[in-house]
Amino acid sequence: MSVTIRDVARLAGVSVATVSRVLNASAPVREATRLRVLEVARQLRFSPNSAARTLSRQRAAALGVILPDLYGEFFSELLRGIDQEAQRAGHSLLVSSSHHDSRGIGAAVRAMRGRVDGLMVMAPDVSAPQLADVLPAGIPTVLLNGPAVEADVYEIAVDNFGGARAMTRHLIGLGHVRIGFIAGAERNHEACERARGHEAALREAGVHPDPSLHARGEFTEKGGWRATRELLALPQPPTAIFASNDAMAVGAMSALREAGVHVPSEMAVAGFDDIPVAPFLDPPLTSVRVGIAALGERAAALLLAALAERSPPDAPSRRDVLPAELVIRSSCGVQNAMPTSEFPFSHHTEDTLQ
Amino acid sequence: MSVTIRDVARLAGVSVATVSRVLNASAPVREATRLRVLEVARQLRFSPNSAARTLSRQRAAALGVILPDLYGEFFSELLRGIDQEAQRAGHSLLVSSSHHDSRGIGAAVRAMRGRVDGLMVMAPDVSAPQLADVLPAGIPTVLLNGPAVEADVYEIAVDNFGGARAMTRHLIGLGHVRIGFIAGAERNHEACERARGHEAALREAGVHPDPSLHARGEFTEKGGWRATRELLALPQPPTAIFASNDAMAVGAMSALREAGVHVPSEMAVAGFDDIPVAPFLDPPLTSVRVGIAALGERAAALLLAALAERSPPDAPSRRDVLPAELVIRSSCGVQNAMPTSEFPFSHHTEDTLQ
DNA sequence: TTGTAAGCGTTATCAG
DNA sequence: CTGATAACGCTTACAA
Repeated sequence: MSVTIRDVARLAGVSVATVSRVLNASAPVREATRLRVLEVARQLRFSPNSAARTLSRQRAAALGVILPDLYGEFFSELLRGIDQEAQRAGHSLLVSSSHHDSRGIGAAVRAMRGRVDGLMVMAPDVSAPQLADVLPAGIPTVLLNGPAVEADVYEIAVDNFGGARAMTRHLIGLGHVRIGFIAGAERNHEACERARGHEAALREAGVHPDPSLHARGEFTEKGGWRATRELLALPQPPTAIFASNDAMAVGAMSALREAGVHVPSEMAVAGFDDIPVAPFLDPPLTSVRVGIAALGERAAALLLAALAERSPPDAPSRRDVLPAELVIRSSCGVQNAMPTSEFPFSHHTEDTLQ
Repeated sequence: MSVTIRDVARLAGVSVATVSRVLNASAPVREATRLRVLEVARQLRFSPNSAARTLSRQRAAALGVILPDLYGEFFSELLRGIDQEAQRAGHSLLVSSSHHDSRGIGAAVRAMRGRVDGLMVMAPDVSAPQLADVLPAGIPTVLLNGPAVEADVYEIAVDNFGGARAMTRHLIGLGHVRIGFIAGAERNHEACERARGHEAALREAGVHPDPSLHARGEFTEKGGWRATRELLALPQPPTAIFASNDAMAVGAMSALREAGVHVPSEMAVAGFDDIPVAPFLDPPLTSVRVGIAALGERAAALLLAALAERSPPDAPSRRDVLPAELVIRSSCGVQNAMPTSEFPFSHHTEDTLQ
């Protein structure tokens, strides 16, 4: 097999304990010995076996991430934020995606048992009780954008309700009354929250929700495209479309273009998430910014803090809601279409690229 | 601590060996005993500690992925493919990104030592000798889209040269002579290959490459935007822009729109990668498809195969090049702009979503 | 069919 | 300052 600490010890003429002390700076070692050990370790290209270290230390220095999917910019951004924070703390990342049901999540959780110190789980399609059932007991867990769970976990979520309500208010303020809404998957918690927010805004404005304006798009471009065709086929089509995520908005704009419906003059379009490509679409997409990468960073930071305390969360369950802010671009007709000589997009500046 | 195999053994009144045999079905156990053990394990919600199992079995059932970045759809797609294949084989995924130099890669590699059975490394910014220096010796490794390395590793790459050449040929065939080329980062291997392909096509067509038409965009939207502004400011601007990845093409189209230059009638635009959002841009982006997710799947499959053989790769170094095919949409003026009633995009159909 | 015990590679405790 | 040695939790001969 590979080179172990014993090999280093033997060649350096010391015990494994001393090698360990040198490598971890965990206790004083005579300088001459130290240098000799270091030199041998370097020559042998020794690096400690993490599994053994994990077992011995009883901590893995790794975080687990369980996601429903990995398609599209949303998850990529989320993961980017998580990775950034984890790396800062010297933690590795174990990633597992494509888990839509509680069985799959349970399997992923078990596979991670012993290799991670904490868990971040995103499971918008799973109900709270089901989720609580498969979540592990002993290990700190952060739930992302999920339903409120009766368990000893942290929760971080975006203000889906508030964001959607703000967007619909915005559209109403622009004079739209017949607003087509493209919802996400039926059992998806985030999808439900966004739909609730939309309806709340309608009601507050005294607009009676028209069920025929409520389409469903599964959060994919394709779904948004299909839903938009349905809305266009209506006897009385809407004057605006609020797609409850950007991927569906992209699909919607694509369908509108094919149908020869101009955006925004003939149809306003809005999205949700503000994915990095949103400002580059034509027209630039009005959306709700949720700070995806920041959400990931925040979740990781919270988990790491919980880990550092070496104790369960203070409160039995703590829920943290990040604000969602409107980003007005020109896809709804409110435009400042002046060409700029500065790069006009705040999203991915060079410093965030690090 | 958590519940261990000893707890199960004690409560079931058997030895740990028997519990292990039951849980792994690794040897026959009397049915009654088996059921008892299973029942106890279920009640205790026991799941084996992976670190211990890894140490004992000398295999982790996990794959490591080291990436330069996680920004944009490219990596997301790649990871999706890798994850899919790894999951199929019951392997976990350890992911680490933001590694642009060999030092960072070395650190990531060391952190993974002992927790993964194989490694997939993408390091387009790092030179071959540097890379060879930090790559681990004992463990099967697949190099993605990197320079050819003198080491015992597999390599998978996309035909960057051929794809770029094909695209430039296409543009020349459309009558363009002054083609602006937006390159990636200077030391990036993929960027260089694409630039080489572009220049080869020019030369083959008898067009002398004009250095002023060669801009640089760092593979980001922002970079593409900037580079396009430079090209537009030229005394004699190009009639077509070939951005060597889609993100830069997106930035380019954005800059053109602001400058009031219509695509494709006044300027043809082409990209490279064919990211999922490409067909949804306005106009839909002509690009070079590299099958990103397939690339990931292929890499993972190759690694898993090498692992299964429990022996080093057959050949000392095997290099595998995936084809890159032209995807003609309307951003270069060749359009079939007929509205379809079928969803016109092949990229993310429901079955790939699983 | 079952139990005992020797690893797996580290870390950490306890003597020297 | 250094060396034995006992964990850590699991698998796997080897015996019984």
